[in-house]
Amino acid sequence: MANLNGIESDACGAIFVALADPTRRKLFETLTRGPRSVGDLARTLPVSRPAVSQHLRHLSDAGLVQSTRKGTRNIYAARQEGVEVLRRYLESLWGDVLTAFADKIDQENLK
Amino acid sequence: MANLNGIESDACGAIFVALADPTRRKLFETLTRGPRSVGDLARTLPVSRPAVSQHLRHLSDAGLVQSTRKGTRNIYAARQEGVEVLRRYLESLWGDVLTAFADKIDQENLK
DNA sequence: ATTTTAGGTAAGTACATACTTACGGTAAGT
DNA sequence: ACTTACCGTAAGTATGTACTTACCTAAAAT
Repeated sequence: MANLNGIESDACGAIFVALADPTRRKLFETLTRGPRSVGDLARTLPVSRPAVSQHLRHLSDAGLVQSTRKGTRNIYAARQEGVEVLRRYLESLWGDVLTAFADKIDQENLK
Repeated sequence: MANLNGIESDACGAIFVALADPTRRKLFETLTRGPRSVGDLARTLPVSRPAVSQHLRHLSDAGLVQSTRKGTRNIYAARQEGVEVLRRYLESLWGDVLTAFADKIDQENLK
């Protein structure tokens, strides 16, 4: 108990998948420092622009970024909510790890 | 600035990859609630025991779990440090997102 | 109006990976 | 000693995925 897994686990599954790829993680880290256009992002990476578009789509589906058209350019920005979802999930795990660790200590002391 | 990325990013890359797989995430969530043997873990999942062994190896390589032999059984347990590494990484990102958001607000106000 | 600029999508390919069964190896039970 | 329980590894396979080039649309510039 003291854990509501299964609810957010699926929600942040897409987030873990998104951040598992090094290129996408680099993209997201760049976007956390401020909004950028697709072309700007592509120039900072050793992959083609279409590849960046595909990665950004994954990040967008995971709820980590959002985009707004500005003329011919598409400006992407990091969403705060995405990181918070992951943080909440980690905190629930962290609590469980601590209680499990306490139980382990107790178990050791009984021996 | 106010960010030391690139150092922990690679370190938690393996963690993201490990938790990106739903089976491994389920395994880790189970282990956060207490230590289990490989066989016990396998019985709670719709995959074979060797598959569980391979997943546990990935989790172990990522620093998320550790194992200790107990007779013929291998007991796996979640490591606290693994979750903390990820939490620190997220906090650094979270800080950047907030400052970036503040900059965006300022930028909007100037228009 | 035509030409750039910016970017998403389609199709194809090479590689990664999650699974299976088969096997080997160690410790406990009889 | 021999069987049984428990588990890791090897080999093979099938699907997933990250990349490329080619193509198409939409808005700005000339």
